This record gives sequence, C-alpha cells and structure tokens, in this order.
Amino acid sequence: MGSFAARRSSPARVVRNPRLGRGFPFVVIGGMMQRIRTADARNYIGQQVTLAGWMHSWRDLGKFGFLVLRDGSGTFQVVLDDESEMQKLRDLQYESVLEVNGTIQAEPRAATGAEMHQARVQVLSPVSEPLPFEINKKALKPGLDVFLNHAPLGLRHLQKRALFRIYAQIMAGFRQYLTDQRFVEIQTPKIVGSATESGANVFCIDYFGRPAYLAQSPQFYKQIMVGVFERVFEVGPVFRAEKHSTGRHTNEYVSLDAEMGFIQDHRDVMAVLTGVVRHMFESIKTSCAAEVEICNIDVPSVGVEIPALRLRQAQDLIFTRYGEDCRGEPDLAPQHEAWLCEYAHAELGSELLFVTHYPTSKRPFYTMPDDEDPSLTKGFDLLFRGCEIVTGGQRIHRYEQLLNNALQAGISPQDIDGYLQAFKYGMPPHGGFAIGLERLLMQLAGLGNLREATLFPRDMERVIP
RNA sequence: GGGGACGUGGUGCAGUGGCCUAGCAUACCUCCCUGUCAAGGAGGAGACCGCGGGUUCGAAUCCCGUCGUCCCCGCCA
Repeated sequence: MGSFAARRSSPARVVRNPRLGRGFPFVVIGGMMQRIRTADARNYIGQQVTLAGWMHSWRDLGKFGFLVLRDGSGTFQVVLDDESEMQKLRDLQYESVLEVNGTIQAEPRAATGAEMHQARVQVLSPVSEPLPFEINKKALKPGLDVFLNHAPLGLRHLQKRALFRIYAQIMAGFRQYLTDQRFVEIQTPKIVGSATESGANVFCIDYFGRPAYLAQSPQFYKQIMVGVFERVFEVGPVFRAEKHSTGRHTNEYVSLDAEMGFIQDHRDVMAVLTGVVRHMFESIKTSCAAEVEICNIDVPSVGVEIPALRLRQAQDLIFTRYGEDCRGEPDLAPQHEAWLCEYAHAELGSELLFVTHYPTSKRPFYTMPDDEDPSLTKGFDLLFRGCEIVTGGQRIHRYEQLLNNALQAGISPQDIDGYLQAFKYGMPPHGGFAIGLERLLMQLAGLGNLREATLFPRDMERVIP
C-alpha cells in the first residue's frame, strides 16, 4: 500500500503543446510521454506521439504496410515501412494490443486525413489464436447465438460498440433531464423480502437460510421516496422469472424509473415522460451523431405532445381500420400494437403513441382508477414503432383505498408493511413510469431481438458470459 | 408452456436420394505487390454434413428419437 501511494505521488509534469493551446495537454510521467487517443491524433500533425490500442487490421503490402489501430475513441492508421517493425506484426492475430510511437503526418489518402509514420511498435499483449469471426468488417456476420457466446470479442465490433454507446447516452439523457427537473436519483435494494406486486414471477434466493427475492421492480421504493423527495428516479436492473421465450423479453433488464408527487392526474406524468423521451432522443442526435450514423439509426423527433388513445378507442380503430375485432379484450396483442403504431405514424405523424385507460383488472393494485369509470385506470403504456417500451400511470395515494385494493388483490398487508407505512403517514397524489432501456434501444435501432440491445443478456437458456 | 422452421470446415451460406472424392464467400497458413482502408493476385490446409437409431443397393438429402438454435404466440418493459 505504501509503495502504491509512493508511485502515485511520483512527479508528473503537465506540458502544454503551444500549437494546440489549452485543450491538448501532454502529460509526461517519469520521462515517458503518455499516449494520446486515436480520435485526437489528427490534431498532432508534425508531432511525435504514442498511440495504443488493438490491431484492428493489418495490410501487409510487402515493402510497407498499413496498421489500423483501434482504441476506445476510434481508429487511426499507422504506416509501417521498416522491415523489423513489420516483422513484429507478422506473427500476431488481430486484436493484439499494441503501443506505437511515431510522427503524425497530414495525408489526404488516409480516412482521417492523417496517419502515423516512422512508427516503432511495442507489443503489449499478443494474440496468437485466430478470431472465431471477423470483427473488423463493416457488418458482423455470426448469428445471435454464436455472437453471444463470444460477446467479449464481438462487442468490440465498431457497430456494436456504437450501439452500446447510444445505450449509455440514453441513460445519460434520462438522468440529465430529470435532474434538471428537480428529480433526485436513488438506488433501492435489489434483494427484497417479499414477493409482491403484479403477477410477474420472482426469483427466489437463499438469504442466510431464509427466502428472499430479486426485485422485479423498484416500484414500492420509488413511491416511498416520493414521500421524501417528491420527485425521484432510478436507473437499475430488474429481474423477471417468467419463462417467456420471445425476441422482446429477457429475465434481467434495466429499468429507467421515475416517480413524482403532487400531480393532477396521469397526464402530468405523461407530459414529463414526453419531455424525457424528447430529451433522450435529442441528446443522442447531438452527442452520438457518429454512432447514429454507424448504426444507421433514424432518431425520431418528438413533438410537443405524443398522441394518446384510450384502449377502447384503440380497439375500435383496429376494428375499423384492420378488421380484427379485439374490442372488449383487456389488453393489446403484439399485432395490435404494431397496427396502432402504423396508424399513428401514417395518420398522426408520430412514431410514438400513448394508450391509456387499461382496465383495472389488468393493472397492479396500486393503480389509480378512473374517476368516471372505476373499472378503468389512469394508467398508460407508451408504444414505439410497434412495441411497448414504457408503462406508467397515476398511483393511489390514500391509505384506506390502497389497503383495500391490496386485500382485494390477495396481498397480505403484513407483507407490504413498509410500503403501506408511507401511505399511513401521508402521501401526495403521485405517479410515475418505467422505461425498458433495452426495449427502447431495440426499437430505436430497429433490431429484431432484445438480446441484440443487451450487453450480456440473461434468458432462460443463458447466464454466461 | 403452445405452434413453426433450421442445424453442412472458425464464421456465414449453397447443395433436398446416386452427377458429393460435399461447393461458395470470408477467416487461417505460404508467397507476390509502394496507398490499403469490405484491398488485390497465386497457392495451401481445414467438415466423416448436431447426435443416436431406422428405411434403401445407395442418405448431408427420407423416417423416428434426442439435443441445440432461431421465429411466432401466451406474458410483459
């Protein structure tokens, strides 16, 4: 520990490059120049610098060759014309980790307008095994199963990497917008003591000899925290033990949750959600323009209002427009959601569509019933390009009503004592929503399977890697 | 859990009773190439066609079983 501290405190000197100004410091540590990132390399023309990264590609043209080095920021071309330097690469497979030191030169023939010359190569981590599939080609070839079995490698593909950078930006945009709207970020437990809420199956774990469960939603906790902060949000995993096997379900996913107090009704929640989605999309356009291009994604613009239909209206519309009679059914089938979105896109100019007023029977016990028709709820779903990506609504805030609903749903008050406590001691009218992060990304990127929008998906058959 | 399809060199595909001594692309190995960037050219190695059984003179190909994967539905984010 002492030696580590000593190493950390060894003298470091920050040297500014006079030609580049304040934005591009060289950090010189112990006499060695720290590497620069490939994305910045073109700003160092005429300078001798060090780059480090993975051997993305290597074209050996005999007397000279082109090395494309990939690091976390991008790729950059290095020209090698020294026989002994080239020899260092000839025994290596792609993805070997290299450090190269050389001079950056302007070069119109290079993709970035610059490349490195007079490079000296140091092999940091050689790869001797040929790759199971190509990851330096424009498109990724393997099927989903093969890809997922090799996710640690496959995720390095530029398209995959771009996709998951957008995934990160969705989370960042969510946090940014809600923080600006005076929401407070919280983290609630994922190990919980009672299996609760809706019919969703929960994973049971052995908690020091007692049963405990993996949280299927932060719902109760975020509502409780409305009693503390009024407005809260959480980004975290949720677990569903359902034995579903479809392209739009996994057993662990990330939920973007928000909950807010002192609302008039569910429409206030929908308005905040609209703002969240609009901001997330705009922030992707501005912060991930290159990634959007690489993934060939069409990011929609969100208008002032997202159109909304009541479930009954939606079902009438399906009947008249598409001829299928699902009127009276308590929920929408996937095909119905696809039709509704097709309609909204064609007739309302929106790729997003709210569906509201689902029947009480299909919603959790804490959902606020509609004033005019108590068999319906002030709950909503948000559909995006044919798939449900958000569920939300107004919640019941009065203790007696909530208690009665719980009892009617067959839930023992003792099991949700902590939750009920918040209501016993006063909760404001409130509501919230939960966005399925991977669902959102899947629909945004036009992917055919939720697993493609998940870094390391967990489903019935897969818990590794 | 129900329905449908598919399993062929590392990867992605073609071949649906004998012309298959299993083909193509790419990756891999050897060589050529001073501008590659999905590089190009020449050559080479690599698969008993998921596994087990059956039908047949003959099976990658047909049948049964089994395992695996993908798609649709139920359910949901």
